[in-house]
Amino acid sequence: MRSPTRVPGRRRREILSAAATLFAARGFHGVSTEEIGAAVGISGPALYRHFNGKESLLAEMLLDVSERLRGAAVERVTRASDGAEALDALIAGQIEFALDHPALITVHDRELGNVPEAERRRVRRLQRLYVEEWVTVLSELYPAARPARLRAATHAVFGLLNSTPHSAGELPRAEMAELLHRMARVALHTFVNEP
Amino acid sequence: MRSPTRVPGRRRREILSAAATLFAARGFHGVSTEEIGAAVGISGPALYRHFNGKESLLAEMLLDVSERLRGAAVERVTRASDGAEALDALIAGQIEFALDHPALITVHDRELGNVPEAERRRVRRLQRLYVEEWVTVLSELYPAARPARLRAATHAVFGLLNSTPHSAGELPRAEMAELLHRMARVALHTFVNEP
DNA sequence: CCTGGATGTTAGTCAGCATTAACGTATTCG
DNA sequence: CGAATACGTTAATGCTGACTAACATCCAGG
Repeated sequence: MRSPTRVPGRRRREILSAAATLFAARGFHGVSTEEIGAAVGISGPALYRHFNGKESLLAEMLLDVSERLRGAAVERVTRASDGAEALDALIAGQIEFALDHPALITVHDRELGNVPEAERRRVRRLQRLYVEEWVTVLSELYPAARPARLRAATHAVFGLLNSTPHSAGELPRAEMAELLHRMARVALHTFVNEP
Repeated sequence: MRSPTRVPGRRRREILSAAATLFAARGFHGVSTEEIGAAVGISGPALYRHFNGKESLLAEMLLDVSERLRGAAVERVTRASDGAEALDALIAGQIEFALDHPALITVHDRELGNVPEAERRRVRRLQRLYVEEWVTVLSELYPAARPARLRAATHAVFGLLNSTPHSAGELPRAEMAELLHRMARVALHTFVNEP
């Protein structure tokens, strides 16, 4: 019988999760490997049984986030039957992720600069693809809008949706999700009046 | 005659400005005092002629930002003749600051955790007052909305407006300002339909 | 002129921290 | 069994980096 303590990758995930919280709170360089280990009940150097180093840990974390965001986006857009529905699905997906994993969201848009060059490129690529997913959907809805403007609007809406970690606890989750969704939707609809 | 090189506080401001850029790029702990000094043409320890230490430098930086944001907000609101105008003034003020000082905006909402306790409290207080400035104006426009909801919406709009550093260069400044203003305005108007 | 303050410089010093070494223990599997 | 594999542990090690010391320089004002 497979003992519950013998699930492979379990420790890895624990570490990634604990590290995310710590990085979000005090920044990559503000957290020591010792502390990360302590957060999961092991001690500093033991991390090296699971990762090649602190930077690799961060890299894997950001890579995973970018992949999940983008993967979910592609899936949701595919499932949608028209542009408006696709946009709502994108908004809902981003909100869900941000509310479920505030620390990951925080780290994802703060610590890219500390990821080693090779992985940084891959993360950037995934981020770009994620943005393009939004831009494509928006283009369909507002064909007259220039892509640069759509990209800027998309980044702005990310800022809006990712503000969640800053206002944590102000509202119950469902209401927060509803409020953010509504704000994001109307903000993007501003294009009907483009000058 | 007052020589232009003998303006007191000049060096201080140069240092603060250079440090802001560096902190924004690589985080407080990711930048050394040596680098900060080098950025203004002096060397590491010379910083201690101007600041008590790295943390004091950060503290002064954040204190200054919070004070400027809040001061400008109070002034603009006072000048406005009705609620709608006041809200537009607040939005415009935040956009102007974010476009003028992207590095300060970035550091301001990332590095509070690295400010020493005493100053951290003062910064938080100023931030709270700034938010309340927005909430007060919004309450006047939408008296039926609960304050918690208005606060959450305000934080969300800050996220939207402060996204500027992420999408730098996508659009010319004037267009960016106009786009952000419009998005923020309609996002906040979502309250007319509160469920 | 010469003294004090403002502003720098270069050499420590000392702690923190990522990473490596050397060394267990237990579980799995041949 | 016994050896490999997975996971940990505690001691180095070596570097980086904040901060201090000791020592200029420059200039304004008495």
